[in-house]
Amino acid sequence: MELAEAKLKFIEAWGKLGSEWGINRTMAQVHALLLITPDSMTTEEIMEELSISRGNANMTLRDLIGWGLVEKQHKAGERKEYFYADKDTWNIARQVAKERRKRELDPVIKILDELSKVQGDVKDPAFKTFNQSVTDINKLAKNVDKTLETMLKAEESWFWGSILKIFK
Amino acid sequence: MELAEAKLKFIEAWGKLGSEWGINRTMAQVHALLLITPDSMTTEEIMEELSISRGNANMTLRDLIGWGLVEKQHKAGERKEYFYADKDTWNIARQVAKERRKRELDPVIKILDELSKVQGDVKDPAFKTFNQSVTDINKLAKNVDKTLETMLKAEESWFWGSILKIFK
DNA sequence: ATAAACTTTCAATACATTTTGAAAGTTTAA
DNA sequence: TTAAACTTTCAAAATGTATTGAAAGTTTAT
Repeated sequence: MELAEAKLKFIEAWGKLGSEWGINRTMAQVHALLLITPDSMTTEEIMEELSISRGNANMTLRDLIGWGLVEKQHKAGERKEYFYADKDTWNIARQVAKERRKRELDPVIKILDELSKVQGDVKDPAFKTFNQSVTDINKLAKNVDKTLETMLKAEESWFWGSILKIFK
Repeated sequence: MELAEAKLKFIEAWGKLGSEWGINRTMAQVHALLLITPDSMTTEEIMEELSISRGNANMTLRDLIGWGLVEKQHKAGERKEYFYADKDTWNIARQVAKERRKRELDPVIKILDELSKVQGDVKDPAFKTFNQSVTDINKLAKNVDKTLETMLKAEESWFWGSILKIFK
């Protein structure tokens, strides 16, 4: 396989995976492109390479910056802004975990905490089942939360070393 | 909060979380409804409760069965089909992990394996960066894969016990 | 064989999200 | 200050996804 073809495949695969996990396809693709590009890129280059409009490129890049996955760079004597993606996979994984925890897991845990407190007749099967399910999901969510928190603090080698050691 | 209100909140929250993670909102809502309902439900009841059409209810229920989250039940002397959701949270988490692994992670790992093999000029920064990123992501994906595999085999208490023990 | 009870299908429609591109806004250099 | 270089905005258009509901299909009882 040619490098050019391989790049396209990678961008496509990353875009698809992203969209299956609730991340805008274009955003995942721009990120993929930046990941496999050694130097930082301009908006123009990204537009060109992925055949997307200026507006789309601009918004997507801002989103990626908001996710902490991409940073703006300035080159001396140049007006243009350059965009660069951190290529450390562990940093990327942590950053995504961090943002999704904040944006999605935290709010859900808050609601589950509230719903766990709802009182009712213990003899009522409807109440019993509701309460049991909510309580159980809440516990699971909190375990996931704790695991993520540890992951955020950890070094990659330590984290996977510990996790994989379990599996012996 | 009233039980009725709490139920609605739970269904809404579950639906939202689902859609943020690439799962059809209605599907998550139907699952939520079945989770907090002690007995199995008919298509009619689900349609009624969530104000959705017959076609939608039918397709959604079949999807949920495909995900292994819901099962059909038959009651003696009745023609109607009843639907029931397993309420064991750990089973649910495992089932979802299992399906997403099969549907999304496995295909991506296959592509990454291919892309890892692409040959090129080691002096070429474009190739070097491509290769490095693909290789690193492949390693991460395989670690996740192994972790999921262990999770699928494990008992809940053992799994979380082991994971959470790491964090001392 | 017929009809009632129930389930499934799918083309049409509604809804939601993404993308475009031109206009407005901003910054810089001279 | 002007104009060129560049970035941002956002209403409109395009695209993608979910939902409806009536018709077709299936099963069961008689």
